[in-house]
Amino acid sequence: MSFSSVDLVNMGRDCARDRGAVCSNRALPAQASAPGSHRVSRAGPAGGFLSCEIPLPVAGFPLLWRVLTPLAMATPRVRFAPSPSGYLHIGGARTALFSWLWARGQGGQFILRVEDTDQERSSVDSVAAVLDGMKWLGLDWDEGPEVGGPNGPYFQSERRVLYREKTDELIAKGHAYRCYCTKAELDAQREALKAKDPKAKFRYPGTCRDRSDTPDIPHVVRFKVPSSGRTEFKDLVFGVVSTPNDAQQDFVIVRPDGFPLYNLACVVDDHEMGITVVARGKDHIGNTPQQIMMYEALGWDVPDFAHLPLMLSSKGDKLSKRHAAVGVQDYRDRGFTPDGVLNYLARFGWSYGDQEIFTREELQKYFSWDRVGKADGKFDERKFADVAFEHLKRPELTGDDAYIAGTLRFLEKRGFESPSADLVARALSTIRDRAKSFEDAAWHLDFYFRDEPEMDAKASKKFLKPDNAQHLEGFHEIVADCDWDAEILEKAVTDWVAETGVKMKLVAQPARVALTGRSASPGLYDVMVLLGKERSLSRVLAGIEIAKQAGG
RNA sequence: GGUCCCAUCGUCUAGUGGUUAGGACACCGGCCUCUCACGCCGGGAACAGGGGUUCAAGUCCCCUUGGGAUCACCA
Repeated sequence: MSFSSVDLVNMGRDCARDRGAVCSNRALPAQASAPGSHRVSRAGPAGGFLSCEIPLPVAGFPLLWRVLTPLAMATPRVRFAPSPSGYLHIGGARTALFSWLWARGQGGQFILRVEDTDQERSSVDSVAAVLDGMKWLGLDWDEGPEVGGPNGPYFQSERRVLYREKTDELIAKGHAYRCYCTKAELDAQREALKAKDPKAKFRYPGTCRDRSDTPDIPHVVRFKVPSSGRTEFKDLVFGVVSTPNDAQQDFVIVRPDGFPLYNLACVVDDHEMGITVVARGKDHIGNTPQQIMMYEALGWDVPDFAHLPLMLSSKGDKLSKRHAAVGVQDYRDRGFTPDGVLNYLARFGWSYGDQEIFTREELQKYFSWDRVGKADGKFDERKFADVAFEHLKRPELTGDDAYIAGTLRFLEKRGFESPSADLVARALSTIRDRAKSFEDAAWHLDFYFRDEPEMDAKASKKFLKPDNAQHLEGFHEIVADCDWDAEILEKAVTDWVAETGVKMKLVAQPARVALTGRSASPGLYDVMVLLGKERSLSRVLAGIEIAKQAGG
């Protein structure tokens, strides 16, 4: 079979466009195309291109594989593999979410694995923080820390024996070798090159590549990268990605202290844990070829890869702590709901027609890789706030009990001891479409929990002034005679205002400030009912005093 | 610099050759109104540029430009 270059290019495109079709066909194993979707070619550029033919005969090449595939593998095993950094990054949370959605939506498994091979960066606390973030978001895992599972341990630092075995195998097969060059030596060479030619890019010169003796002195282990050909794979999001092998150098897979590096540990674990879909940030797309080389060298099936476009700051650079909240814990601490956060995250790089608001069940049902976009995006605080708010507004998204519990937490934070859940419950309907977060909700309810409202100076100055004192007195007189019911109060006040010809505003605003200490609040009569007759009347009286004394 | 990737309103996006280019956030008007919100109605706002292919291109191809990622004994 031969193709013109145009044909080949077109075929590659077809591959890319088919990515969704393969995945969304539930009758097939989700990764039906996996075995044919990658190839390491060592025959030069032309051979590399030819591998484009592989994804096409879906019914051909993968047939044998399908027959041999255990039924259980028809559903995906997706992992999230964070490194413990002290908090769950919002971008990492999105990767976790997409992975989790795919696993849950397809009836597969979601595996959590901690990549703590870098001892300097990990600690018990930082692992706990990541786990906390996952738990708060409700991204539960079937295998991993705390829950265990048949493929444990789920901490890379506890799997060193395994990496050692595979490294030995790689060396025995001639795919890896010991390198005795020290970091200091290499750095010196790097410097020397830089001095000679500032623009030159240093590459490991292959000093130990063909060394025949293997003395037992400190060394790293390097993977022997093929010097020609191309490595390519079919990404679930990006389609076919093809890289020349000579763009790689013999990369280190084991450090002198015996600890594996990311690429090795990742490949060994993903294989040993039976992972079928590797989803991660697009910043990993560059070492995917290296990993595929290792899969091939070890004779293993290559999983599907799904690289996610990056979540950037509003300015377009890397989203870091400097740009407000990057840890999911921050969102919890600011009083948002996990579902609201998840909803925003889901819509970031993924879409489902014009729908903006989703329940987590809908997310599971609708999610698929072919609806994931390719372009990086900028985090938008305001859009996030809106999505989060939408979740707070709708009782079907945030139930009354959850709302009350969330608000109580923040009332306590404001210093109120065991605030009344009953009062919050009764006030709920008046704050649902006002509070942007539970923290905000607690602020809105603040004045109910104090003996005296905290008086806003501006509001007081503007409305509690001598001119309004008589209006407030009239108001007091009218409501004092009423049964304490919102409708009755409203009618009484409205009628009185109509009779006397006083502007409603001149009554309502001073009354509001007297009752709440603020110039903005939920409806006056609702507030009065929740406050109770006694407290309402005394606050109005107090307001009258303030008004009389103001300016005089 | 090499390699890889990306490109529709300010932002998140719909769009798979034929659309008045749709939605959401934000913004600007208006309505509602005891304030603030909510809600409702309306408005401005985008296919980076240039070549092809085609009867027809935001959609396919190429180039340019712009942006990003990555080139570690980090992950």
